[in-house]
Parts: sequence; structure tokens; C-alpha cells
Amino acid sequence: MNPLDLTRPGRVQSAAPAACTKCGSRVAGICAALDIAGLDEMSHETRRSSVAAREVLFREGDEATHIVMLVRGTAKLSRQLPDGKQQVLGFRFDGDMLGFTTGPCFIADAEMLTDGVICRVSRRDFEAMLARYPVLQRRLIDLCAQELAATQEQLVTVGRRQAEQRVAAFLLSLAQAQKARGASPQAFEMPMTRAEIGDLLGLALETVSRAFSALRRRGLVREPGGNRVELPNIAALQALADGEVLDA
Amino acid sequence: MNPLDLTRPGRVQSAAPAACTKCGSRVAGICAALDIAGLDEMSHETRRSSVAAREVLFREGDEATHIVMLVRGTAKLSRQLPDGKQQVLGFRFDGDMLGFTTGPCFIADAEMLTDGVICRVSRRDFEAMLARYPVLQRRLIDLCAQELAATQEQLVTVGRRQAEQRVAAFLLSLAQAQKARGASPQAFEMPMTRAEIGDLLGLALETVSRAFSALRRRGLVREPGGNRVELPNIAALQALADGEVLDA
DNA sequence: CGGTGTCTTGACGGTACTCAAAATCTGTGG
DNA sequence: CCACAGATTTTGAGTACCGTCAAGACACCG
Repeated sequence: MNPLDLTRPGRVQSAAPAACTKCGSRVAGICAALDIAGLDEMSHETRRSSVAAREVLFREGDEATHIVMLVRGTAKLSRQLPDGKQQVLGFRFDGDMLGFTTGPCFIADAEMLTDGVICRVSRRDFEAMLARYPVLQRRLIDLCAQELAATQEQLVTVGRRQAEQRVAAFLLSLAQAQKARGASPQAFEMPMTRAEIGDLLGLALETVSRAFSALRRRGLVREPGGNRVELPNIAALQALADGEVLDA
Repeated sequence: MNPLDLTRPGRVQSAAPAACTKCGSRVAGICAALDIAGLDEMSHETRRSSVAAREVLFREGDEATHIVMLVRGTAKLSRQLPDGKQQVLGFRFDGDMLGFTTGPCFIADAEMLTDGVICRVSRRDFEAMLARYPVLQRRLIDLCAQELAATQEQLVTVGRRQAEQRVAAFLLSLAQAQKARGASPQAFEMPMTRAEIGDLLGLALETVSRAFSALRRRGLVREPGGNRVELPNIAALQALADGEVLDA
């Protein structure tokens, strides 16, 4: 049950990194499946742009005329409930794809948490690319399955762990995302607020804050400022998230 | 925000039903994308069998040598936590596909809740079929996206609704599954136990029982016995699940 | 340096969990 | 058809965890 161990049974492996001529993305996005010709073609069919923190990329119910490749930056996927509450479905990072759906409309809101760079690909072009390069379809299936597995893991966290365990699991998922991108899982930026973490984990923001305080007191988390987080003892954090007894 | 309204923005549409020569399944499973030749080929590459209630189809970590088409019956997908707790990821019904993964192993346990009939398709054959019939890949993407949307809906329920709302949302999801299969959403079998519903919704079985009692008292649910459930007022149940104020 | 947004911490209350026991259901065998 | 055993469900009582409300501390930015 170690999310950081990519060789764990059932864990989806990331494809080898590939450079996207237009996006410049070197991580395992959808482009990773394309050869040079495909990448070149795609680069003519995308519109790259800078986006600011807090900018909304799309909203649930908007017509899904395009999909978004997140080249650089962090984004939040969420859904609003009728009574005004919010459920964060997940955070997305460099190289992730946002807004793919088989239906006519987006099924979630997407909002940037940091400044960043995105590529918008029109849905028509994307469908054409899928038809032209069957390997892309295959890759899309992989991505879908990967996202499904992550969402199921999220469900386990929200459904069956208590507050401190949920926060520990969340931090580990961030560390995992870092590691998958070749960065250190022990120190990284965490641009989301306590409220957003709470809306991800099904907790009140105060409960999230208390959990962070407790983890800091135990030396499992450090926050040196500037949104940075350090996890000096990932193994212990993992043990906590898994509900194992701590002998510290 | 009405799960029973399939025309809702973003809601994935089911493909038209198609009869599978081997499975006999008439619902919108993966086979729905195949033409006569494909269906015929598939029927040579599957092993149909009867399964009893409580029978385990596969376990998390088992080598994913095959996938399972659930022809008839109800199954439970779940994951076990290190501390022995269980998270039910969802229930599956006639025509659903179980155990598809892009990794080497199953990522969840699958267990029958009722007697039923399944088709096992070897993974090798399935991959070959995917390669031969690109439309199948397309269909698989649709199914994956559909499953992802359902899991996200589940996440909203567990993360942001309280006990009675969760049970209401669960009943509505069952009604939705019935409707998608051409059956009445107002009366159906519910073969899962309170404990299993609790493990789906992140609740204790006693809390689920209390919620059912409350819904029964309000006349929103009837249980005439034999695992049958009736929902006389789906609109009111929906309003409850959405957290709207009831004026009854 | 002030203003705004975020975070932290405390106090209190409520929802849901745990423990427990009685009631109901289901299937089996007499 | 009835009796019985096991499983499931229901209901109650007490408690714990977490949500809500509130106030103060802190950080960031112009």
C-alpha cells in the first residue's frame, strides 16, 4: 500500500518521457505516444497561452469545444453542489490533460492555482488526431485508467480514513506526483489553501489546519514558508496514512 | 443535478443496445460497439459460466490474465485497507465489464452479490480484439470516461453529503442503473447488505440502517421484503440528496 | 505600514461511531 | 408447517471525532 512505489501491483506505469515540440512538455502526457510527425502535426493545431493564478479554464456544463494540456502550473478540478459546497476532485500538474470528456460538456470546473502555461486543442482536431494515430487512443485509455485508479484511491481516503490520515495521504499523493515528474518527493510547492485541501478530503478547513499542526509537531511535515512543504520521513507518513501503529 | 436525467450536461450517453451472440447481453456493454463479425469472433474467444452469490471473481493484486463481462447478476468492487477496513468502489450490474486495467494486476476485489452469469475473456484475446477493431478502443474510452464520472459522483457523495443524503444518493444511483437497463427506477432488487452500503458510503452499518429507517418513516422508501426496494417519490429523494430544503 | 486574505487555535455542539441487545429475516431440517 | 440456528437489521445509550463559530496571529502585497 505504498503510493510512492510505482512497481506496486496494479499501479499504472508512466510511459517514457517525450518532448512535445509545441508544448515543450517533457513529462508523460498524451503527447508521449506521438512520434515526430505526430508531434509536429499537433503543434500546428494547438494554441499555447499563459494563464494567471485563479484563472478559470472551464466550468462544468460549458460546451466542451476543446481540451487543455497543462504545460506548466498547478490546476484544481472541482464540482459545485447545489447547496454551494464544493468537492475538489483532484489537482493536476505539469503535463496533465484536463477537460477530456466523451459527452458534449465539461463535467467539472477547472481553475489554475498558480500562474502557468496551457495548450488548448480544439476537440475537432483532437478527435481527428485520435482517428489518425491509433496509438493515441491506446494512450488515452491508459490515462483514463490511471485517472480512474487515482480517483478510487481518493475515494478510499475520504471514505475510510480519519482526518490526520487523510492529510497524510494527500501529502503522499503530492509527493507521488512530484516523483513521477522527476522531482524530489521530499520538498515541493503546495499552492493550494487549507480550504481547498479540505474540499478535496471532505474536511473543514480548520480540521485540515489542525492536522497540519499535529503533523508538524510530530516532525512529519515542515513548512519553511513560501508555500513550500518538506516531508522528512515519508515512510512514517505512509505508516500513518495506512493506519498502522506508530511506535515513535 | 439530476442523475436520472441522462440528457444532463456532461452526462455520458449510453450507446444503443446490441445483442451479444455469446453473452446474450442486450445492454450497452463493450460488445455494443461490435458488428456481427466482431460479435461472432468474440463469442469464440470467451468462456461463459455461472457463478454463485458470494463467489470471488478476482482479487486485488491477482495477475490480470482476463477481464470479466457480467452478463447477469450484481457484483461488488472493493478494496481492502491495511487495517482491515473495506472501501466499496461501486456495484456492477448486467452488461458491465469488470477487471479491465492497463497494469499487470487487478486493482480491486470483485465479488458476486447474487447468482449470475459471466463471460471471461482472456486479456490476450481482448488486446487482439482491440487492435483489430478500433471502434472497440473508442468504446472502451467511453466506458472508462463513464466510470470515471461515476466515481467522481461517488466522491462528491462521500465527501460532502451527510448520512441520510448519502443513502438517498445511493438509492438514486441504483435507480439510475435500473433505468439505464430499461427497468423501472421505482422498484428493484437491492441485494447488498447494510454493511456493504456503509462501506460504499463511508458510513457505519448502523448509520445506514438508521438512515433507511428515517427514509421509510418519511415515505421516501418502501421495503416490501425479499430485498426489494420501492422509491415512490424519486423527485423528493433527489431534493434530499441535493441538500435542498424539504417543505413536506 | 496598513489592509486583506489565510492560517491557527480555542470552545462548544452535533453528527456519526462504537458497543450492546433485542428483533427480524432466511434458510434448513424435522 | 413449524421449529431452530445463523445472519442481518434495528434500536438504544454513550462517546469521540470533527464541524461550526469566533477571535487572534500571521503572511503577503500594494
